Amino acid sequence: MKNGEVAKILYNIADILELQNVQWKPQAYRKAAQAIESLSEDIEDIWQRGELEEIPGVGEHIAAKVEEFLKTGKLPYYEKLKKEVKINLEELNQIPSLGPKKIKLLYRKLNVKDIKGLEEAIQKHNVQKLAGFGEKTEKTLLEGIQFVKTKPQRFLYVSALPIVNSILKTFRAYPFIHQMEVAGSFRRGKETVGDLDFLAVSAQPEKVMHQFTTMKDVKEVLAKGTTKSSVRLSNGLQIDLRVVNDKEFGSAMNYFIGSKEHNVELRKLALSKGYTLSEYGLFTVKGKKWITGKTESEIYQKLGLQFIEPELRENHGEIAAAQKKKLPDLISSKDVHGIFHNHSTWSDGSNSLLEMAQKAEELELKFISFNDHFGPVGITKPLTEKRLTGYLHEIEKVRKKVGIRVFSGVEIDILKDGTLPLPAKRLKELDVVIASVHLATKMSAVEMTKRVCSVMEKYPIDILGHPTDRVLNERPPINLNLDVVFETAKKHNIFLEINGSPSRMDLPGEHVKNARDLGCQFALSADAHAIGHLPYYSLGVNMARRGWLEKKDVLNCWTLSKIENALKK
DNA sequence: GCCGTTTTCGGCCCGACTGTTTTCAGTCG
Repeated sequence: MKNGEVAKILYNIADILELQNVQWKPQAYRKAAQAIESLSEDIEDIWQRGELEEIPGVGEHIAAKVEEFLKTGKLPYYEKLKKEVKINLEELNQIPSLGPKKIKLLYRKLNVKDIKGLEEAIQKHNVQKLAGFGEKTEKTLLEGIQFVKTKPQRFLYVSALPIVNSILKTFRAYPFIHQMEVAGSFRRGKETVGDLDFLAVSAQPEKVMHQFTTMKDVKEVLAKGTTKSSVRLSNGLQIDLRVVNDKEFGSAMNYFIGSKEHNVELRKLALSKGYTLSEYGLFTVKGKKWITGKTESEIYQKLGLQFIEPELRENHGEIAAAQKKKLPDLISSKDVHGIFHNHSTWSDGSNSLLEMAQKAEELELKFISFNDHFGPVGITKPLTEKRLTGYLHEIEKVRKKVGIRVFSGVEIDILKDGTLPLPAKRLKELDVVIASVHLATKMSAVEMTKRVCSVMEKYPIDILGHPTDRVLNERPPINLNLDVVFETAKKHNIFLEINGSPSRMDLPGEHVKNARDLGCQFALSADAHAIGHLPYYSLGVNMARRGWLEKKDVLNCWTLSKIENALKK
């Protein structure tokens, strides 16, 4: 799977061309890179079929370059460009406030090629002598270097959540604020956020800006204007706030929620209909007459579109679907009747089976499924064939003590050789079998795909657990040909897990959508190891929504009898 | 370099903030 590699090269080409003041090409390369990055299919397969130019944004010339790279593993055009610039662009581009124009000037005048060179030039105070630069720019760049060196990783959705709630609560209580909302990638339900974006309606913007930039956890004020400010909290999280008037709130929300790619498409669509769209509203191109902007719904309606939920706004076909009134009726947390994949003290959980089941009942769920570890996973006390009887006996006792359905099951290791450590016959005694990869994760895509698919073909399993095995900010996904895995899962009626554990969030939304397009079905889980983890299934709902899922696609939303039927081996 | 209910040529989203400027370029989202 070379999609990522190809996309990265195209992005780098775009950056170099931008540095060379080439017009328009950079955005063409970027658009193609973006499209290739979000493909569900292996680009090599598309190339084999001769369909590279079918990818939106990929035309004759980029297709030829992609083909050359796939065929030979090299791209002389890219090598030539790299030689021309002699600059470590990837490194310098990370520094905030440093773009192509400044990088070019720094190279021309001071021979700065990388962060080290920039640091030296700053220490000699040569940077502030350049035209267009000054003392402050030099200081900002030095701080930027420090920031890159100690760069915090992306923030998990759950760690941003309490900050969002606290800010909303505080600001909504101020009498001079009429409305306050969170936008950005957080609003789109992404698994991680780079920063947080807020939007407020107020007749006294200066007061809002003052309160915002002096919040108690602010470590640094990055920008402060009359209507827009940015701060960084002591934990490194950047927060932006913009104040708008009531009439602009919808258009401003739309702009701030993004994604940028969605906004660009929406603005193009507006232009094609004789309107221009900005954060201030929808206007006619001729005469700049205000049409609407108070609510997002009005804007979408005026553009001839169904309302598009924030989670769908990734420019992955939602605008075309909204034009045809074919958007999905997305699931929500209240549609979820129960949770799969929960651990207890029988393996590495910290609460008993009974405590977990009682908590689920308290959360007004209708079922819980226990799936303690079975197999050589790296924990001290996994289930074994010997202990399985006692475990099932204990589950039977719990069933008599709670008023919800309790499913028995295991999370069993997919072994290196594509088998499971328990024969199919014994698996059939369990209600829910989840098979997951935990060990021997460094394999080629071919081997790993074979390993996972072989288990799906040979054993009576119900759910494929955390399919990519990624851990956010810690571990990349395993090598896997996902399309093949999805096809196999579909063929054998195996549900794909959407694991809501905050640092897993696996499958991610974009893959969920690809699998859904292939006809797969899904099971939401919390991967709870304690009673406090049970609510994590709602994070899985975010991913399900980002993957365009409806109730019919998600096992947890079905009636109990339908679920039991689907789990029969 | 890509693309087409204006177009096979001539467009390509839009505006705020900062720092350096005496009116604007660069960067960012």
